[in-house]
Amino acid sequence: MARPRAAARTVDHPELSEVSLQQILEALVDPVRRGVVSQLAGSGEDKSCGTFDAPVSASTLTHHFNVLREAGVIRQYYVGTTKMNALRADEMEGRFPGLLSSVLAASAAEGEGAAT
Amino acid sequence: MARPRAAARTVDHPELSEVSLQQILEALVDPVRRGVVSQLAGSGEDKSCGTFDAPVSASTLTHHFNVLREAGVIRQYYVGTTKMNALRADEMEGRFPGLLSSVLAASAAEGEGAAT
DNA sequence: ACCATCGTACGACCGCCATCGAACATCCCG
DNA sequence: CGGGATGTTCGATGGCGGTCGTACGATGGT
Repeated sequence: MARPRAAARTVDHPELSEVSLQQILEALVDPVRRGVVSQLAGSGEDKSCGTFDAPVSASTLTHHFNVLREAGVIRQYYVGTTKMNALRADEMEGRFPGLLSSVLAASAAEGEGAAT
Repeated sequence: MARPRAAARTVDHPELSEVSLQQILEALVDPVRRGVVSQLAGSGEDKSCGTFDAPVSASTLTHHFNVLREAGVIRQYYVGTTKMNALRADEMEGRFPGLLSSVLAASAAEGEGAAT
């Protein structure tokens, strides 16, 4: 029957031009979220929600992903039942040059969870 | 009698090596504080507490200065009855390269209060 | 068809932080 | 020695955000 299927669950993302510095800083100020971003940057690949190392419950982690997505820091998309996360590094760089990269470098320099 | 006088009121500051990224981000995430830092960077000179443009009461502003000082972002010293504020930009740059400057650039790009 | 997996939605809770006003301290200037 | 200016301290308050558990929804495999 090849049902249209609504193209699986979709997620929408803000244009980077629409997010404020305030939003981005608020997103990056939380240690858990910064850990997520570090792990994402460190792995170099998209990661599913379940593969992150974080000291919080799953529902809390969902909340953090939402904040990061709404701040334009990550992009999310479904692959079957799992949800993938990608860093919008290039776009961030275009919007606020050096911001994300310096925070990531600082995180790494302090040895925040960027492992594997 | 030339009393020792405790060398006027003194203020102590953390070594930049002792402040965490978390502290600095928390300091910079508040719009009022970011406004202060922007104005300080924009003026190019040290400014006394009273010369800042901020939408809060004086006592609240004192609080913000304390947070900035304890995060190592500014250095404060008394000159008579006024308290001066200086940006510790070079030291910040040494501790977390690019961080402060990218935030300042981002602020300026958004047109946050960097006037005069 | 069923079940296990993966993530979400919802409501509740709690602690922290920005904020304020009022009283106080310190200093300079006549 | 006042008096005015500049900040600070203190306690109270209010709101927002991070956290959790539980119940639910969607998907893919067997």
